[in-house]
Amino acid sequence: MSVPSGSRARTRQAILDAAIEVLARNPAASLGDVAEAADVGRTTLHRYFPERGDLIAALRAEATARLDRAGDRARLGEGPGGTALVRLCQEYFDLGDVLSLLFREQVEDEAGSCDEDFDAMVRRGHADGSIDPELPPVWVQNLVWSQLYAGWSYQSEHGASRHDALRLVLRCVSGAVRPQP
Amino acid sequence: MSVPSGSRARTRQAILDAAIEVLARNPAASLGDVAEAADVGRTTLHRYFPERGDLIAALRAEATARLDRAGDRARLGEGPGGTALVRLCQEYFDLGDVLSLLFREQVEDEAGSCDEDFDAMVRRGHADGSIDPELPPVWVQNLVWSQLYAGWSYQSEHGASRHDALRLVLRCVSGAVRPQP
DNA sequence: CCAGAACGGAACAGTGGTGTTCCATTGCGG
DNA sequence: CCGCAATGGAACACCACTGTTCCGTTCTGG
Repeated sequence: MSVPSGSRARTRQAILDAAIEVLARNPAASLGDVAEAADVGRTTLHRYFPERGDLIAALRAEATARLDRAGDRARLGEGPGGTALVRLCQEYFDLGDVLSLLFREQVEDEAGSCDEDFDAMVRRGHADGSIDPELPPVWVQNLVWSQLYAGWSYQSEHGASRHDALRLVLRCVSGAVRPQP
Repeated sequence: MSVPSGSRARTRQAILDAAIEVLARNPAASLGDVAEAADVGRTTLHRYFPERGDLIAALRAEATARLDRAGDRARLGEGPGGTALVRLCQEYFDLGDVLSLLFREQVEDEAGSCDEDFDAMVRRGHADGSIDPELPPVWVQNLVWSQLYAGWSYQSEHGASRHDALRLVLRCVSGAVRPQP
């Protein structure tokens, strides 16, 4: 069972990866497009994800899993709030397609309810003076997401390098949340 | 000709308004949905816009027209670059659905090629010290759009008042472009 | 009041995506 | 080498949207 599981898990992951890439660029892409991008027959895709909803559910799970791992790496609990926020942006930035996929699919799970750790981080920033107290945590979350999306599109549509895009994102995010004189 | 034109123009506008509202929330909405929102039979819609492409073309024209008017009202040529930028954000903010429609449809016409007046405004800001010289005009444009989208979604998804959303947008945009100490 | 414009509804064929079934082929472990 | 798992391709019915035609109804100006 574990032997075929190796093969099964591999193709399943290939389908998910392809789906992330394809659906990030065009949320209305057909399953045929996804299958083709995954180098897999449409039949095989249906074998793993019987309905379209099953695929996007798995996609959502995969995306939030990556998101959580990125959140862990950012160590939101350490250092000043503003510094932790910048670390989080760095980690999120590398999620690439996953980012815009979640952004376009309007994932309220993460963006709406505002993660607990994120909330605590922003409030800590309010207290230690590294984040403007007038900015609610939810707003900061919105801010981060839209900035990351801007950076992503700056990269993909204006041929900017990853380094430049990331630099601009971090600069503008930190500038936006910094308390005003 | 001008007499029926009164009725025709009115219906046409009603369809366009409804299309903006519906397609802003769901770019994949059917023409039936648009017609229903416009209180118009699907037949009538096809009478004004034979194909879907005709509708979105007219939509694009309508949107850019409103965008241009907003740009004129902002008087991009007056005052410091940073101040003019804030004025532009205020004007754009009130475009509401048009904004997110253009944002989601990836209108490169305006967002990509970077309007000439906008470009001049940013460069003036670079010179007069109100906009960080490290931020390219195209990036500032991306920044503005993503911030406005954030403000729009903050309004519609978190029940924030127009006033609060606008205030946060302006605060964060001006903070993001301000030269860093 | 009357003629023409504007409109709405029904019906139709065409299209593309979807989900399913069946069968042939490939690959890998026992 | 054999058998099972995994896959790919073809064919199929189904469905929603689209674009079109036709006809009856309503509105409006002359």
